[in-house]
Amino acid sequence: MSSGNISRKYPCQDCPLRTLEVFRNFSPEELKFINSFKRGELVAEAGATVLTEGSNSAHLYTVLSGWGFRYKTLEDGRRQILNIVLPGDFIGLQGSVLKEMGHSVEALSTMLLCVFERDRLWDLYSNHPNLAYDVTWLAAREEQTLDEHLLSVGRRTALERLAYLLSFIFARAKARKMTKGGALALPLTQQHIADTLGLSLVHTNKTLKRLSTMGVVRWQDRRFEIIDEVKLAEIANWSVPEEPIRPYI
Amino acid sequence: MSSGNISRKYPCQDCPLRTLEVFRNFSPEELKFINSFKRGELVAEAGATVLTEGSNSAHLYTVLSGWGFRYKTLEDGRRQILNIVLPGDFIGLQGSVLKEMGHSVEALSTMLLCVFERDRLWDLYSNHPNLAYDVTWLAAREEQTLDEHLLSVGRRTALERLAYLLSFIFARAKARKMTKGGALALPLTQQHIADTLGLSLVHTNKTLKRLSTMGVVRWQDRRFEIIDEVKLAEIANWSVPEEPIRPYI
DNA sequence: CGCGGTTTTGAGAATCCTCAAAACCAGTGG
DNA sequence: CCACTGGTTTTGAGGATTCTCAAAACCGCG
Repeated sequence: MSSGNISRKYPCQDCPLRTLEVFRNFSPEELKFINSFKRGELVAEAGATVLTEGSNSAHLYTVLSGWGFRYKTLEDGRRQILNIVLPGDFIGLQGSVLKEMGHSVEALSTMLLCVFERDRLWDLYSNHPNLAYDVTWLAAREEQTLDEHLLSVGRRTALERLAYLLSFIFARAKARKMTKGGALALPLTQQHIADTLGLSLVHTNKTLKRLSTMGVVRWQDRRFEIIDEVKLAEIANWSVPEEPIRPYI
Repeated sequence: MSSGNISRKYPCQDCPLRTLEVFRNFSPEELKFINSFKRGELVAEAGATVLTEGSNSAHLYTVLSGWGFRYKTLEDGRRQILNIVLPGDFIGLQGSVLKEMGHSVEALSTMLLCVFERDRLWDLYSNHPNLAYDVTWLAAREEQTLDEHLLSVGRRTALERLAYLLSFIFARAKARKMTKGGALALPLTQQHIADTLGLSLVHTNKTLKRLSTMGVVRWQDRRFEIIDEVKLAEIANWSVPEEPIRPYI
């Protein structure tokens, strides 16, 4: 919210994201409610802070386009990236349901966000149980993802962790049609990768290099390419799961 | 479910846990519904597996008493403990809402669990929006806790991590009146601690020893005592938050 | 051309790990 | 009552991974 402005809306019924098969089909009534729930759109430039840890945001957001990340920091600045935020993700729930946000969210590229009023969440729960269920679905799914990340950071080696992360990000991006073959334009720096993996920048770089020389991935400028998808998952000790059909609010 | 049997119920209205102030007061109607939602009680002995990763459990549970833990493992056996399960916790939501459980749950001590039918969750969502909201609250809270753990495992040193974990567990136990002064009977082995922190057993032991000689905690048999609560939180780089009032389903 | 941010490389140091064995401890059976 | 057993804790020691520090190379952009 440190930058960006709210533009006028765009009917949810025509939302371009809805054509993706990752997102479940919503009924006209559901769409109508969501459209009324939506207050407007917001553009966040790369680097902008969308949500702040400790704050009590009055809004909830759905990502229409662009990349972001959720993170927490220690007082001395050490940062841990908790998850990557992609189109379709619903963010800010913690701030609405609990007292305050436990994490921050920053844009990695220009992000287009749908803005919802926190106060109307209760309306959603009382009158649209199916959507309420969807919100819970999203929360449970995020939890599952975090579980996986925690396993990774806690128990996988640097190489395994990196392979897992790349595999994970690629699968998510692919389901959103953001990839071209094995290639993906990643707006992440190696510092971001390091902060996601719980590693230092230097070691992350060396590990990435190692994956390159192994002929599994390629990384130039900000493009990243998977050469051997199978081997990548193998190194990660991870079986890439189907991206489940998700609700998109 | 590998052990344990289902006993006959016990009205939720008289649930002894409800007297704790950590749990928000429920209205008679809410209690009535929960009571009808409840199918019975289950006893899980220490070491029993309550929920299994990859399974599609037909049940949800609320912990009445005892300790447990959620965890995931890699194929080669490396284990990461994701969180400690304490009375009042609601487990198995992932299995109900998503296709399948992403983690397992094991009992650390004899656990008494309330069993709920997964199929009736939808009933809860359609007719009891306040309870549906509570379920979401619990999911969001668990997510917040995981965020904190991930920060810890990814960015804190061994000493900081341990201090954080002990502080965290103590605070949760305290809110449930399971502590006596600074003392707490912990059914965890150092191996469990290690698997929670993402450290080796040996290093965990040495770090624990270090905290002892620093005069911050004491650890004998399975009892654990906090001597200097302030210093512990300080080492952890963590400000012990108030345990929020939570719903208890 | 110069600048700021990012990536890359080198090198020594610290944390944390594995291996191995001893000490301890509660429970079990002789 | 004591030896035995299995699980847990403790200690020692060498080794690997990962870290920090430092600097160079690179790269897009004004």
